[in-house]
Amino acid sequence: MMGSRKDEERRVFRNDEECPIRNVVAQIGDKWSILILFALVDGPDRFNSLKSRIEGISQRMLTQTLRDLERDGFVLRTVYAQVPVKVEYELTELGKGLSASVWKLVAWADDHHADIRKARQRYDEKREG
Amino acid sequence: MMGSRKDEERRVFRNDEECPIRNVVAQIGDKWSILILFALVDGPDRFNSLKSRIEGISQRMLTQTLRDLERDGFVLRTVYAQVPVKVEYELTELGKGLSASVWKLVAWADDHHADIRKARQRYDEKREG
DNA sequence: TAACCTAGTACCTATTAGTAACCAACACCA
DNA sequence: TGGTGTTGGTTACTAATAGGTACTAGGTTA
Repeated sequence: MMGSRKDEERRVFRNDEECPIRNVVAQIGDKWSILILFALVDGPDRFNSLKSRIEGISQRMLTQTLRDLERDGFVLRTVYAQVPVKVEYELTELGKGLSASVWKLVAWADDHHADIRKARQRYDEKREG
Repeated sequence: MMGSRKDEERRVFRNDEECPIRNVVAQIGDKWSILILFALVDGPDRFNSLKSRIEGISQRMLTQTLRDLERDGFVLRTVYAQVPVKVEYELTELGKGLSASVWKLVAWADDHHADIRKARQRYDEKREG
């Protein structure tokens, strides 16, 4: 006989570049990308302002993550030839779309934060006891 | 005078455990969590079946990520006292909610995959040329 | 007893992120 | 005219952590 119906319903997640899930995780699954995107939802902002608004981020990681977001087309970088030089970052249309989409996820997570904490507590207590 | 209105509109993202954004990134921003969640959307599944459906995952990471998902209350682990022992993993209601929420993000990313690739190409060409 | 399930772990390496120093252009100040 | 500050970085080194390889361990089947 062939495999049961249940087996056939199960998807296989291939290990290639076309997998949309692996792509989205690779692009924004790092520690800082989403925070930067959300900071820019409030409007264009400069490097050092972002640095102070996103607590704990180092200069190195801010530079690097902004570059990656720019490369993927989520963020636009504009240099103003003033003294001292001003560099402004803002969301592109693509970046706005991504932010809106991620926002729903964060909103869900925020709504269910208490449940997650409760689950953790239960799990940890079971392991200790 | 006080800071301009624009400054006041800008959120600050604090570096604490209460930040919902940092929480969601920490919980499912790793390489495998989302893939496992989506695999379980198709219904309960066993360890080795998951292992073969999620291409490229190692035994170690599957064990570890399932543990974390169980701890957070997204996945329920059930041991069947058979021989050989069977262990089934399935989504909890919380896990189903999270999966649905993440799914919208992945769908968006899939829709805009081409735009992102184009942006990357432009960026890389500009840097080379 | 070999071969093959099951789930899980010990160990080590590869990647990622953080720290801190430095670059560069110019202003301001004494 | 040289020190200090402000802008937005880069580079080199180090710490943390994520992830892969190879193994353990119990049991079935041939």
